[in-house]
Amino acid sequence: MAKRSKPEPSVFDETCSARHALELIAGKWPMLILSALAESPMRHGALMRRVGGVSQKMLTQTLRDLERNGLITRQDHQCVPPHVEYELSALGGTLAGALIELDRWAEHNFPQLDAARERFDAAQRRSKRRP
Amino acid sequence: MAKRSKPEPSVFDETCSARHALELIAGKWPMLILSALAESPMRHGALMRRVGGVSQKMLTQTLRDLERNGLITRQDHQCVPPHVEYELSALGGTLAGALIELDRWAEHNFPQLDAARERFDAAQRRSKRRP
DNA sequence: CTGTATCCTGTATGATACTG
DNA sequence: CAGTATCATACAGGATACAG
Repeated sequence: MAKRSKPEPSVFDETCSARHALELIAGKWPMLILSALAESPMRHGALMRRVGGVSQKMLTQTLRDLERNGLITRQDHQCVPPHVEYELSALGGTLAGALIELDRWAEHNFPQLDAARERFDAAQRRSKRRP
Repeated sequence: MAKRSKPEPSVFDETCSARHALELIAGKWPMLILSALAESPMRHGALMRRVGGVSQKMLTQTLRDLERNGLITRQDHQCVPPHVEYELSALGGTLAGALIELDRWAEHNFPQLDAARERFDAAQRRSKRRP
């Protein structure tokens, strides 16, 4: 045998696909879009309104990537005007829980982050003035 | 009063600091570094070894940013050779739980992601050959 | 050992206009 | 409404050399 130890899939191993999985949601929009779809299936336009600041391009691009990886499904009703609905897949649903927890953490703790940042920057300025 | 409705901090609001909080950990390295420190406090070198593929530059840079936002603390023992230890702050500790859940999700589900990606790409190729 | 300073490249992201 | 195409830019990320 070439390798002895068990593969032990780990996100800390850069050659492991688990790392890719994490990088899939490491961008600026995937977490938000998945969280939005966790509330309810939505159309392109509705997502645009729900996720503040996302451009049409990034929304489409991110949705494609999530669909490609099986986290969401795309229902094209093939009518005119177009009606396309996105929703979490079963696999995506298993992710949503952890993601929503992150959202809640952010919404609950951002004041502490802001305060810490301010303290840090103030300390920086002090030491820069007296080098 | 200018505004009527409650502020309702939400990650979906691009003007809310909660969004910044989320973007703090949206990069390629913050989640991994925080997860590593959740296992145990570590020195710069140990982190380099633990987090596969991280460069010295990105490690230092990310550690600074996490320290700035109060998620980790930096203990410089002021000796030579240098000995600097990083560890999760109380605030960082509250994040670690959600992060580790994400890691576990990635390590558990990446095969399904890989499979979905392969299916999607195969379907793409089929429709490209017959447009 | 820990960290800084450059230089350099690709990707992510964004603004805008156009199509079915 | 949903999506594509194009152009432009900022920034993340990596390689390397050097410093305290």
